[in-house]
Amino acid sequence: MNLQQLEYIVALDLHRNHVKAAEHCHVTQPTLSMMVKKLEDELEVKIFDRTQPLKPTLAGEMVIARARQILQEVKNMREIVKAEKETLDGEYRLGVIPTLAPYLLPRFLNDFLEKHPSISFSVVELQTNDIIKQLKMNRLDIGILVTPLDDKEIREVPVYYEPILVYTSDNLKYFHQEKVDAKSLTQENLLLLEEGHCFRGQVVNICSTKGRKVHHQLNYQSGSFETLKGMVDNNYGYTLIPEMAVNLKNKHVKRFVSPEPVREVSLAVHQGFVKEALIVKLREAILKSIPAHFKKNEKYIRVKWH
Amino acid sequence: MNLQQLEYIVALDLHRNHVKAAEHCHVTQPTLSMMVKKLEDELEVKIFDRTQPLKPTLAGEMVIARARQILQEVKNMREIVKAEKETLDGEYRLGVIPTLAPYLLPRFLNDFLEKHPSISFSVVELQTNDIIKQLKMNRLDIGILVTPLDDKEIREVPVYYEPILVYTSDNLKYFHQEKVDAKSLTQENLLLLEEGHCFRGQVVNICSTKGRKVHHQLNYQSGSFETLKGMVDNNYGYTLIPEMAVNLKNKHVKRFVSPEPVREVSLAVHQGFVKEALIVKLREAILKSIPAHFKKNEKYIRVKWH
DNA sequence: TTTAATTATTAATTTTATCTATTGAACTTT
DNA sequence: AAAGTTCAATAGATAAAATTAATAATTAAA
Repeated sequence: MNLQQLEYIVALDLHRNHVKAAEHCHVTQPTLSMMVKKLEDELEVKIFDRTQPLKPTLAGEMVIARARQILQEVKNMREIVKAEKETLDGEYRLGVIPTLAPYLLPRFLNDFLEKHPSISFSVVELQTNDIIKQLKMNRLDIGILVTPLDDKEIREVPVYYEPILVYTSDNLKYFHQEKVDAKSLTQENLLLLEEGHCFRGQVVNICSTKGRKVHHQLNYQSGSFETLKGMVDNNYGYTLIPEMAVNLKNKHVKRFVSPEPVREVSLAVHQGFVKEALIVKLREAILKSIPAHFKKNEKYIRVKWH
Repeated sequence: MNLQQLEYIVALDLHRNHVKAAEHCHVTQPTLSMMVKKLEDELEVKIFDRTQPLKPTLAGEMVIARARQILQEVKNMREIVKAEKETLDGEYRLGVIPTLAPYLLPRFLNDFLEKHPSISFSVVELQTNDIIKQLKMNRLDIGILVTPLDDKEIREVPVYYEPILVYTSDNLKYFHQEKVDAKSLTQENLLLLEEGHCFRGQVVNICSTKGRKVHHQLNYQSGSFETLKGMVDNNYGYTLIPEMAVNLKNKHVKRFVSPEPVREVSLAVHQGFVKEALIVKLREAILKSIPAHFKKNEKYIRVKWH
């Protein structure tokens, strides 16, 4: 038995004529005739009485009724899958890393929720590894974080590329350069975020003065860019900072020489996440809210963080 | 999508292992893997998360649940058909021709109904053509009559072959013969059932003295063998009569010389009739109730009646 | 790092559905 | 009755598909 045979008998019951039923199913009359007969052979029951006018047998009536129901359920299955992918309605749990949340969320979240009143978000600020864990445990639906993650269970949807800048005190050489060369960076005087932030990993990757261990006069690690900026503003050291976290008119801010290091900001979902439309809409909303030059660009170098 | 793919994902959900699921479905592992993937491609949704341990995705859970239901309904369909064929329970409308009813029914009907308390019959005595009509209109379920009918809508299930005998008055030559030769029969002195009985047709076929029209001194047509026998017993003419309608010890009864003419007694149902078991059981009950020599025999000649 | 277990890939094979063309059977119309 | 018409069945050829065996690539476990 197969689903086509069921379609054939339903069509044949509808049209009571092999030729018309075959047309209905977009096959030729012999195909339909043979498949109907094959089903009858398998069930060992005549479904149709071939004398004119053609009509189902008593047993056939029952078989056809079941066939209708089965086909309906197949249809339902397809529609459920489709709806699950297309519909946006629902409550979603969003995890955002701390180095993105305060700068990115205000840019698009209100607009987005106003535009889609049937959607609601509950947002939590978590570090990357925690977001990944929670996504896998299905305690989060979507993450906004920095990729690549290299985790097969997690699907990454890149959204934008945010340049990483130097934020330097005015008593360092960088302050007097128009653009900074990554190779010239030293670990000396470098202020870092505390352990756990992926951005810290990126900074370390950019400033890797391989092997050469440096003793710092001050080892200060902060949980936020704002603290680090305050340190720098008060005449100590430099730090790296993503573009959205600073005011570009600030004289302490220096761009890197091309190719600029960037962080790839992505949406992350579990592989089983099916609401494709939500991902697409969310991505569009974010893209519309950020500076135009954040889009993918071959002059950028994506910096890994692990 | 096809039913096997649904079976594959249900088995895979059950075993959470491609190899075991494949064994369960009696196919090889690559077959199952590929078919599952094919279904995923068609639905455009990942059904399983292949990281270990293997488990369904959220959307997959829904798809699998539907698949289970669909397969269950397919099973139901098969079982309904089977039950419809196998189950005997029910009320059946039986049509029996008048030349069989009084001799055959008493032989098996009571026993049969006692043996199958869940079956009930309502019996009506009708001539062949009426039984056929009623079967076609679904106003009768089963007929017991003489075949062949040559009607495609009606399915004939031959049961037994009943010899046709001569019943002669003692003033005719036949009375003095041990066995009668059909070729020696004349239409003269022949007593017939009235028009409409199929047995009349058989008698005419046996006694066809082609073309030679005979004027009868008496043209007497009766509705029952009992009346005809009474006529013969009172010294007038002869008639033909089925074996079950006479006492073989009666000296007026003569067998034909071999090959004996017989009437084929059959069950008749509409082609759509599905209760196969009922037909089988009914046939067995009848066969057990009749003389052993009524079974099919190459020494018999089946006499048509139309 | 090996080993074992699990899933994916490939190429060949078999099975199946499907098509075209034709035949056969049952009605209609002439 | 003969010819035409409609309808379903049959046969042979073709294309599509599922399936397999063999093997590779992963992943987990020891």
